[in-house]
Amino acid sequence: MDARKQRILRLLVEDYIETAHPVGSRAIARKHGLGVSPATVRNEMADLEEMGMVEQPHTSAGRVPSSRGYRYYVDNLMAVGLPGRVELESVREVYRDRSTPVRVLIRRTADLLSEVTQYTSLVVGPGLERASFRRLEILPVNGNRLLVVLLTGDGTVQTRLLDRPENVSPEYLERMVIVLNSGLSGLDMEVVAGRGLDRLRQDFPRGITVLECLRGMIEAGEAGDDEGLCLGGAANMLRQPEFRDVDKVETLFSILEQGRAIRELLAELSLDPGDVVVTIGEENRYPEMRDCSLVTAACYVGGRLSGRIAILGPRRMRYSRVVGLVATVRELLGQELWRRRMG
Amino acid sequence: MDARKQRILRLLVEDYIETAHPVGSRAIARKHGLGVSPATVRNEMADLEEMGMVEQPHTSAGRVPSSRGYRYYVDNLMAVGLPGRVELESVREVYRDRSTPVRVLIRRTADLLSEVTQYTSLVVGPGLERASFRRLEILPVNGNRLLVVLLTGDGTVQTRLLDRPENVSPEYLERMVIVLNSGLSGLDMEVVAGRGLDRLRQDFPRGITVLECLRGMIEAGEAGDDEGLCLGGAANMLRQPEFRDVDKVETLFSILEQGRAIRELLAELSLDPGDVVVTIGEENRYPEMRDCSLVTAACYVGGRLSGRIAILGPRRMRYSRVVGLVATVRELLGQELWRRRMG
DNA sequence: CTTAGCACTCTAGTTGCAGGAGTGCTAAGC
DNA sequence: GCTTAGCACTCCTGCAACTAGAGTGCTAAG
Repeated sequence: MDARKQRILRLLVEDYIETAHPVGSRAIARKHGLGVSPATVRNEMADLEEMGMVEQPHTSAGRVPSSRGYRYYVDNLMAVGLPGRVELESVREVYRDRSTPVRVLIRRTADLLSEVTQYTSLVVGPGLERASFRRLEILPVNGNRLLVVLLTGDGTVQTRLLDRPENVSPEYLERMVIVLNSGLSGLDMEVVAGRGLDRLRQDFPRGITVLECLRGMIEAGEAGDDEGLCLGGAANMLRQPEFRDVDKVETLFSILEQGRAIRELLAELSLDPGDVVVTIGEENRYPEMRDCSLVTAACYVGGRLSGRIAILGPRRMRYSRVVGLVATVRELLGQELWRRRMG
Repeated sequence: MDARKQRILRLLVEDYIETAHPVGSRAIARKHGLGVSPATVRNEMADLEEMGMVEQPHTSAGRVPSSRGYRYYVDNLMAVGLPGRVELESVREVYRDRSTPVRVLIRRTADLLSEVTQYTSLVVGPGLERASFRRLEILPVNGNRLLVVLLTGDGTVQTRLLDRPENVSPEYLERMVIVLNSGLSGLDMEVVAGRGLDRLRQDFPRGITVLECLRGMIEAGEAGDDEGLCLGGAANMLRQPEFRDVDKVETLFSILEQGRAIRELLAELSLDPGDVVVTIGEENRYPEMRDCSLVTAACYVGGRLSGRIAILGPRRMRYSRVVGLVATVRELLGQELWRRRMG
């Protein structure tokens, strides 16, 4: 692919992103001062079509980028656009208040992202699955019940109420908790739920209800149960011309509603700390997202994956801006989560 | 309104709910064995139109119920349809596992309602605003931080992490918590946040950070911050023929995305423990819901409002089934919440 | 290799027309 | 006085034909 083809492809993609109309040879030749005639551009576009970079909705329409064309654009032609001053300010604004709970932070991040991009945002906060175990506490409640409090290494808290088994004394549980905390502190949750609890179960057979409760909390945290997954600006999707079709929207929204599916989708992307991963059209895991692109980044805090942010938009997405924004917000959110952990 | 008009209105509403097509005089006269000719029905329908009960999309279309017609139908003509055995079974299934946290219970209720009705569901769990104060606990975390745990009368738990002010000793806090718990236990949260804390602040001036944190938790719980509001089956809306129009959907979804707005909407409805409230079309608070109806019920547990459930659908809603289902689920959810509270 | 010219193709929008559904009105019947 | 058959009228829907416009591919000349 020579330089002129690249330039034409880039202009074509950017024009189409802007206007949502198929781009004709004349538009490219004229508007951008390319210095060649439409006929030349036509020849080049025919080549690009043969390469699978662009397609024609029908003869006598202009060209539209194909998924492959977007891919090439994102990988080779695009300049990442960092957020402007105004945007940056409204991002900072969200993270100003340093006492908001993590859950709210995640919610605000989602709202922010969808507001700034006018696309749909997906944000997942620190879950239990990747966290380390810090401490367990048991509080008696209401006489015959227990409140089990689980503290993680990254500063989140999970609680669960439990009916106390009649035959276990508070002292017994207290001893168990001491042993548990000294033995498991710092381990990964997965390890705790597995080997860690197995050992304890033998030493404290009567504490099994509590231990099972702990395991249940860890597993529920992994499974997600929609907790900590925030979705913002789904209605923005409806403003995109490619989603004027209700049936398209319906299939897309059906999948968006399944928290589980979205979690899994995000889980397999962007494992690298520095990356911002772009998934275009058919590259996405679910066929329902055939017409969408996803820009994902993982948020690492102290070496541990503790959040993910993503933007979902039409394939005709402003990749440049979105990638820049996602990278920026990932940093800022990471800093905030770090603060929450360290105090 | 004589008996025959009532009958015709009822048939018309139910036919329209079924088919979504304007109902003509012939269809009514013939299909339901009314024993009169289409011409007679026409005369009656003209009267109903004059009364504002039905409208014509255009001359030579059949009639469609107006909001007023639906209102009359719901108030006077409709027989509440209790859920069938199959439905009842799938409702019970959701509440089978008695150890699921309240939050998950709410989520499942929302999913259930939207699944069974094929409309959109809105469910709010027990918030802090109407709860009573039970106990506060403070756990040291990580050396220099505190975990504040707030337990409510209805068995929910809220936690917040707090930087510990340097100059306050653990003993000081411990004393404060003891006084706090003995003095405030059982009071309404509102009272705690107001008078309750005011008094303590004087006795424990150095504990102000913790006290403010507690107030913050109560107020955040009131404001909601989207917590505990679950929305299910929004995509179902798109399957309704009246929402084939993307613009309509967009305005509706924009308001659905605003958790605050939805909370307020629900908050002003169904204050009576036994009621199921139906709000039709323009009766709704937000003009964005002009084309929708809402069926709401409040869930009272031990005399305290501790949840709300609602179904949002098109004005052309199966009121009979939905009202029956909402009433049933309200009861079952109430029982479950009661269990959570009592243990 | 580039470009002007031209015939060709396809869409979007408009108009006209026929078919169908349902009404309102009138006049006759019970 | 209520009911009903008959009929003219209205309005939507779908189909077909047509036009204007946009953009292409091809060819031949520069």
